[in-house]
Amino acid sequence: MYPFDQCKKEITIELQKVLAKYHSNIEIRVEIPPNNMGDFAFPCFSLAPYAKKSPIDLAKDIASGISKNKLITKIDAKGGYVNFFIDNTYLTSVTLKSILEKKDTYGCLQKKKKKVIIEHTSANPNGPLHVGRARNPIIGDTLVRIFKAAGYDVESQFYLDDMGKQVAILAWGIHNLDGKQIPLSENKKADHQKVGFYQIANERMESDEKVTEAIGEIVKKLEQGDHNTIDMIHASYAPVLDGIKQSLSRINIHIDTYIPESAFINDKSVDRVINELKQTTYCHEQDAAFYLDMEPFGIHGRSTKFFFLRSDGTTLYATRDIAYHQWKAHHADLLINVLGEDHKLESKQVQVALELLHTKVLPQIVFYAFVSLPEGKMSTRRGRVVYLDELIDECIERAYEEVKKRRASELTESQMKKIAELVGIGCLRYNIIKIQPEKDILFTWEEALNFEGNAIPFIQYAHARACSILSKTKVKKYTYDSTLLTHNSEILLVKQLARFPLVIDDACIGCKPHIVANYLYETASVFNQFYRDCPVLSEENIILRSSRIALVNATKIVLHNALDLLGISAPEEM
RNA sequence: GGGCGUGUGGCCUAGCCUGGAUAAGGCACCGGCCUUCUAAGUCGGUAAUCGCGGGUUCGAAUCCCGCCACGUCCGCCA
Repeated sequence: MYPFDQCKKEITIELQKVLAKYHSNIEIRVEIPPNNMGDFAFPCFSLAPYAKKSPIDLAKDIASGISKNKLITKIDAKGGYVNFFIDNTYLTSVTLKSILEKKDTYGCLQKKKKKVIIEHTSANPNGPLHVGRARNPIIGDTLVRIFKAAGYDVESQFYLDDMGKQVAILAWGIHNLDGKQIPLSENKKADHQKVGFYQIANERMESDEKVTEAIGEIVKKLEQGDHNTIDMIHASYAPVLDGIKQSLSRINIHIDTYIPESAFINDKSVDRVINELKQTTYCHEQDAAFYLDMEPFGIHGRSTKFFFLRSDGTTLYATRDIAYHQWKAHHADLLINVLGEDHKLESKQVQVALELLHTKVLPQIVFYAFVSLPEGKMSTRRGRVVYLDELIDECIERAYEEVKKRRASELTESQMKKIAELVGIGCLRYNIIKIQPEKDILFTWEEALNFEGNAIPFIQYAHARACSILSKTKVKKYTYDSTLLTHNSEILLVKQLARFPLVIDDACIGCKPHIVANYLYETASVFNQFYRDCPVLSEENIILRSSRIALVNATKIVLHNALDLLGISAPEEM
């Protein structure tokens, strides 16, 4: 158990003893008060009626009923709150011990012995990832890291559309369009080279019904299992998918498993889904096509029909998605999907179908709002996009300029290039993850390349400062005397470091990756205050000096671990 | 028309789930701090009817209802 949990538990036990006489069944919830009012607080407002006292008097009563011990040094009643002060020496001692012992695993929670599948990205392999879609892998990958730290066995999955209309359009374009008609991309990666075929094929489809038919024919053959068509489609999208993987890899994202939609056609599980859905009382037929009526499930609007089988007998994306989710439910205890907000209805339809089919595990969905451009929503089809590769390059370029401006005389070219890479990638991931998913983002280059204030260089710089101090000491083993770390900046820093495990728990429970970003920023900020107030290397008291070194090392560990949760590197110098 | 989400100083964001003690940061702007561990830092200042209107409550940015604005969806697309 981590120090903060221990304190909280201890206080709750003490409170339980004192509160027993009021016979209320109110849950004892201890909260963290605003600055300088203690470390934990118990609000007396909801208990006051049971005690037949004013909250202010009740707080005084409770405060006088609890005795101090080695952990609680002061109990204060103030305005209806009982405020608890934790012994700083004790907290410092146990916190530093915990961090220095656990190192890379500090913050990680107890193993849960539960498997979670996190599905994210799942982009159609018809072109490069763009910045709108980039929110998906970044949120997804950060959740993967958070859930791992929270003690889950995690597998990340990319649901690969190798059956639908989108890949069929791409394949048709590649086989029927003259390469000379395709606008050239400067980027040599296959995804950038092929996307033009997709775009032009889309235009042709809109103006020419024969093209629409040809593409429909491809989709139908795919579903019938025609080997030539399957091979042709695979050959068309495989290089594009490869390009997508390369882009992901540049921003430290690796996806464990790619699950093709076709798998659920081939193993007939989609057929089973169709048969079972047909048996439900909500199923209706219309011109040989089948749908579920969604009206009874609270879905209203212009159409409440959820079609799962076309009149030509082929399935739809959502139908295959149901089969996929049933399969996932068999392989995990917890399912999480990261989806764009445009998938809300489809996701609800799938959810209803899964319930009708008595699926054991239903997915928990993290929806994110779109990243749009000042001129409107990003669209691959219309070519109105900022590609992820483009943004990665710009971020690194910008970071390089900044390093050069500051360190050109001290560092070699390759050192500067290396730092620019770490800062640039971090900048990209941080600027996206620091905003809660449901908030929409208007993409501007100025914001995306933000290096000031609440941005990654601030945090990485704090880490580099810590490393710089440590590199100038010859300490092998970190010894400390926690009674000497009494400066307010030292105490605030220790408390901040002690909070880290709670942050992981919160971020995991709420699927809220942005709170890790907030925590990192605060931690870097508190460390900078310590850096200002408490000189380390020039401290003459040898024991205080080594205690501060231990604190710096602990901070370095926490910053590193928290950055790692966001998939961002912690440079040792910058 | 209906569903879902968002609305917090000039701009961007946290807090909302689980109501509580002076609404917290960043950018921009103004004024300080480098003979001391990298100033990508730090200290101070100006700046908010928490979209609008009701309600619940001792107490509402937070919960409930209505309205407005923006986003998104309501395809035998994915």
